[in-house]
Amino acid sequence: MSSTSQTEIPAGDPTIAPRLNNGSRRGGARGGKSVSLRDVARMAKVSVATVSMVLNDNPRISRATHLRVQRLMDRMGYQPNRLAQSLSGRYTQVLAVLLPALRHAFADAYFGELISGICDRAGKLGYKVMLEQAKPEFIKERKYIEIFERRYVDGILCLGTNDRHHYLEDFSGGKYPALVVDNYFDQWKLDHTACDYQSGAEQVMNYLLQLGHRRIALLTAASEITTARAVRDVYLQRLAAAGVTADQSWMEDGKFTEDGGAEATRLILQRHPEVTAIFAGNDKMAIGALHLLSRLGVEVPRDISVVGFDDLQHAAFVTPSLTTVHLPLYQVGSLACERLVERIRGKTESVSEVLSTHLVVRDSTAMVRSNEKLDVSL
Amino acid sequence: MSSTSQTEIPAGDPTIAPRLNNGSRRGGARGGKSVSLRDVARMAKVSVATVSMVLNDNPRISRATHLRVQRLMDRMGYQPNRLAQSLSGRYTQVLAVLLPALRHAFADAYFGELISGICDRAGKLGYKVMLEQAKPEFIKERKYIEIFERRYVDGILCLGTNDRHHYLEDFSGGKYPALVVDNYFDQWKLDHTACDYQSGAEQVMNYLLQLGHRRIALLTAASEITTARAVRDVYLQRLAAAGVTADQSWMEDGKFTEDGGAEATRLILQRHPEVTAIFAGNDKMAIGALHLLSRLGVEVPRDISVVGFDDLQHAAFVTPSLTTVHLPLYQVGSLACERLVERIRGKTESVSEVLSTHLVVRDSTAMVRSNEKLDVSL
DNA sequence: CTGAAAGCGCTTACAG
DNA sequence: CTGAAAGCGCTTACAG
Repeated sequence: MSSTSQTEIPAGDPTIAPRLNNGSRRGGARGGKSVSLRDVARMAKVSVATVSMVLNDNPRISRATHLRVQRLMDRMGYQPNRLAQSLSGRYTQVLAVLLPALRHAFADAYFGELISGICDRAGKLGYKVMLEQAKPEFIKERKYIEIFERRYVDGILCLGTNDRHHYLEDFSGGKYPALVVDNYFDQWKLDHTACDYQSGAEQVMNYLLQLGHRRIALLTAASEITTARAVRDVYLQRLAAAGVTADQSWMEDGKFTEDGGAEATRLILQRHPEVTAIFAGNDKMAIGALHLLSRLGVEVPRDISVVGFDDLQHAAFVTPSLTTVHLPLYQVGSLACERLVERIRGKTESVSEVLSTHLVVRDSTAMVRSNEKLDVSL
Repeated sequence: MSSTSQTEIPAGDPTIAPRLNNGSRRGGARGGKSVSLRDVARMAKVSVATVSMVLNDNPRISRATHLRVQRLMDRMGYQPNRLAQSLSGRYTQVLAVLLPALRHAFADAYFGELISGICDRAGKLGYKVMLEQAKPEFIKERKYIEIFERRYVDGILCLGTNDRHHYLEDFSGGKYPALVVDNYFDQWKLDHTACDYQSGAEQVMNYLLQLGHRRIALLTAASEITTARAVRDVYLQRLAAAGVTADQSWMEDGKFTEDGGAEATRLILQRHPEVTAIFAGNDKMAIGALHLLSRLGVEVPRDISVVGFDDLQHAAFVTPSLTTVHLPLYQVGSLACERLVERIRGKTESVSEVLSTHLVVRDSTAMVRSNEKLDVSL
């Protein structure tokens, strides 16, 4: 029924009593009384029920009628009013994407890639995407439920979640279709799709150990994020397996930001000038580390190797270009959208999908070189 | 009426005939027949009209009734169904944000900052934000009109536009509220809010000329963008005023990407190894240039100065950190949202607002040093 | 295979 | 100041 032919057809048949209250205060574009189901029905000399069923490809309508009405709808440029459709029907055909309340959440390439995948898939599935931010008020006033109750959306995709987001528990009942994107929770039963952080971390550690590094620092982020814990666990295990015991002093919270990464690097260098490699839990922290090291005159990768995690567009263009773990964020977003829509449409199996990651070796890593401590003033 | 008290109140009064067809196939959360206006009216022993008017703060309702009904709505946890509200009313309270169909549009910090400003302001004004991408199909099938006709949105904010986007002309009539964000058009009468690109470019050129640079290259982007043309015009004028005539060979299209910026830089260096400064039309191209120069062993800023445009979060963390023009993108987005909503609510003055920009000097620029041509093999 | 009617949950003239 | 009623534009039992 959607057609590009925009042939203008007079909407009303003057021999029929005009509708009351036409177009003055209500509906759509100002003054432009648009074609309604009823108009089509009148023209086609069938009931509105029939037109509705044609619209919805109901097989009960004969091929002949279907075709005739279909054609008329196209000719008249009929566009179903989706408010009426949703009010009568079950679905809004809209999904919410919930972003964390970070200052630069929208400008963050990590979220951007996820959203990109979500939007593309949503479009293909006939869904619109609505943006929400998890501001304190949004959580406290339970607006994440309100958007369902007030019929804004059929489902919600939660990005940038962590263990302190207790409101997520409200979604575990399945009453309001929701899906956690690129994270997962053991404490709550929630659908999710995520990148394989564990395997990514293993690849990084294997690689660094192979290059001879043993004094490896970890820029992690708040341990209230399951995926971040997974990375830390692998880091500790692999070091232990290599006969190295790294205590807390080798790790620092870099808050997932450039500044945080730089600051964390500074703290670690103070404690451990003998560090030869830095493993950052995301690219932004790694870039912050690179930036600080460059200011300190520490040469990467000659003096210290740096590895990131995400493989954002940007990682290839810093100097030196960043060795990092590629995360299939676009795909995770796309899959999340797909699974959420299935859930909305009634599928009941819980979803827990993990997409594989791989290491991208660039110029910020090299064989361990010296055993001498760095001589930098911090 | 929105309240955090979630006291559960039995929805139906069993002494009153139950509504037909309750909750089975329709409306909101599965099975959870939610409280409707009618339920509130019944409980309050007033008409639905009265409850509706209380909801909309209609002054015709007495203070006493207003308070009583208000309190009841809170107690019953009433949430108006916004599909019904919009179907009966004039507005959807939703805005569309239209992004260009670039692969990484969502992951782009430039758009992200704009969207951030838009979303924050929209939330404050009681609007939801819906994401759309200007894919070929979206334009060809006039879906940018469909979202109005089908009552998805009340207005649209267009980002990343250019002169070839002829569909924008459809918005010049004012029938469908629209606003161009961070660009403007002389050929079409369109509302817009934008950064002051001209002043930004002037500041860059003044600064570079002051540093003694005369052989300045410009990484521009497609000249089909008004703001990009403004930058180019300033570049040419200022050079001319300094007695330098720069022909086309000093400019190159860097497509607003890192790769494009790197490639454009390469081409210009081939033609003009004597270049001492590169002025890039956005930060991404500047970063691409930095990356290439570093690979070529050209030292920035000693050998060549590089200036960007945008001041994305990221610009401070490349090495060397980027001198660039700060664009108030968050504010431009926020203002755009505000103005669009005014227009939706009936304001008719055309809007054309420009927010000022300023140069941020970092480490990628320095006094011109030598007159010797660079000796690099390209 | 098709139609007449009720319903979705609101808003707003129109009466009183 | 308040209520009864029509209407927004659809969908879906229920009849035939």
